[in-house]
Amino acid sequence: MSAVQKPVIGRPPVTSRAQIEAVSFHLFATQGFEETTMEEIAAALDVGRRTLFRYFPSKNDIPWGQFDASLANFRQTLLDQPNHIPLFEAVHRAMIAFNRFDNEALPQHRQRMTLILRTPSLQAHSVLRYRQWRAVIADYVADRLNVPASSLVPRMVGQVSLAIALSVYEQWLDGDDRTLEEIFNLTDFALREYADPSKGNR
Amino acid sequence: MSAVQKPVIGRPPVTSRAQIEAVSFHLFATQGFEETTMEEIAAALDVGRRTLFRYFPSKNDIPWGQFDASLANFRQTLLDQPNHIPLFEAVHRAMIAFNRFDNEALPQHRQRMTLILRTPSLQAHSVLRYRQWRAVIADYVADRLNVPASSLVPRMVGQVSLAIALSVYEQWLDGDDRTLEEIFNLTDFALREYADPSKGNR
DNA sequence: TGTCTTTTGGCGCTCAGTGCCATTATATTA
DNA sequence: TAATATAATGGCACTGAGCGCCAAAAGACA
Repeated sequence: MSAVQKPVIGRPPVTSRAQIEAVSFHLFATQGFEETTMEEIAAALDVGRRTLFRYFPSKNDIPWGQFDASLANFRQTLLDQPNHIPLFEAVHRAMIAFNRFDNEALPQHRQRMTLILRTPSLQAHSVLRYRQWRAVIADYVADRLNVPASSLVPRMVGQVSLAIALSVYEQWLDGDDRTLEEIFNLTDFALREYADPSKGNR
Repeated sequence: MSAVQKPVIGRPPVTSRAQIEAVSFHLFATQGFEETTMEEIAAALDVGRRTLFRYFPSKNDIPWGQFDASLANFRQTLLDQPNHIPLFEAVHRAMIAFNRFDNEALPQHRQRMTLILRTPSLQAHSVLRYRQWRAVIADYVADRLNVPASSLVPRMVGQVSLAIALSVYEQWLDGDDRTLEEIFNLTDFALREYADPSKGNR
């Protein structure tokens, strides 16, 4: 597990993803996402606009921060689930673990999710990120069921899990005072009630 | 049920949504969505670029055609479901009805959905359309359960139903030779299996 | 023929995103 | 100390979506 070797030759970077993220968040929070131009962010960082696009492929990617990296954790968390618990339960637990944050990190996380889930342009872009997240689930499910990840059940579980997570976050951002974990529990319970065939005819 | 009264005074339109859609589809099919500029579409129609934006708010909206109008049907289809069948079943039936197409209309529909579901820019934009679709479901569920449409269960059912529909279309476009209805049945069955609490501990 | 109404479409602008490439800042080597 | 290799920088110019503004066009009707 070697750390990424940063090159010792060549001109050193003048900024970093973290710094860009911090400055951008500040601007987004004060004047809004759509109202903040890449030009302004570059100016605030005293960096060329062109340079920003080397750190983030698009403006829409800035709010996502370390999402890509945390997907690896998510994958591992799923693999860590014991095989003897039901699939639904394993996914449920992994989702909760993935969405657990320290109390100090929570306000920041809330702000990030508000930005992503309430800004139309970011909502749209987020689909492309969610795809990776769903793929992690689909891969796990495919593994457990010994079927291709592109088959019906793995994909359906990926889509449905995302649906659950989005429902949870909508509820959370809407002012529900419960913790994310509690809302996850509620939502998964509600899904089971909703889908329970024994509750109705046919 | 009065038809939309088209004004008899003023300059008559030089084109129509339907015509723009037809010409655009042809261009999208031959050279791809991203590779087709609004300029080209305008030229093909012999119309000003500016005019296109009066018929469609964005390039991304062109492939959606009559989606908005068909949402009204979807709402009605849900309301037409008998109240005595379980919620899950009612939503299931309405989704199938909403996605029933004549055999002649199917190839066109497949092409449209391929475009929407496989073009990154359209995938992203589609979220904004799905929101309306989910709202129709959430409203119906809220009505049946007598709770606010913004509460947990209606929203969760909206999200999960969308998840199901997307799974179905992915499977369909992936080459599954079954009909959309058959795949809907399969997918809903798989969801019930997945979520069934009696299948596992806890 | 003139007036009223509505659509059209050209013009000019903003902003995201991209290819190109000379410049800059550092470490290493001679 | 000076030359060199390397990698990041950032300016420039371009494309394409989208939008505000407004004069011109095209019919209906009096």
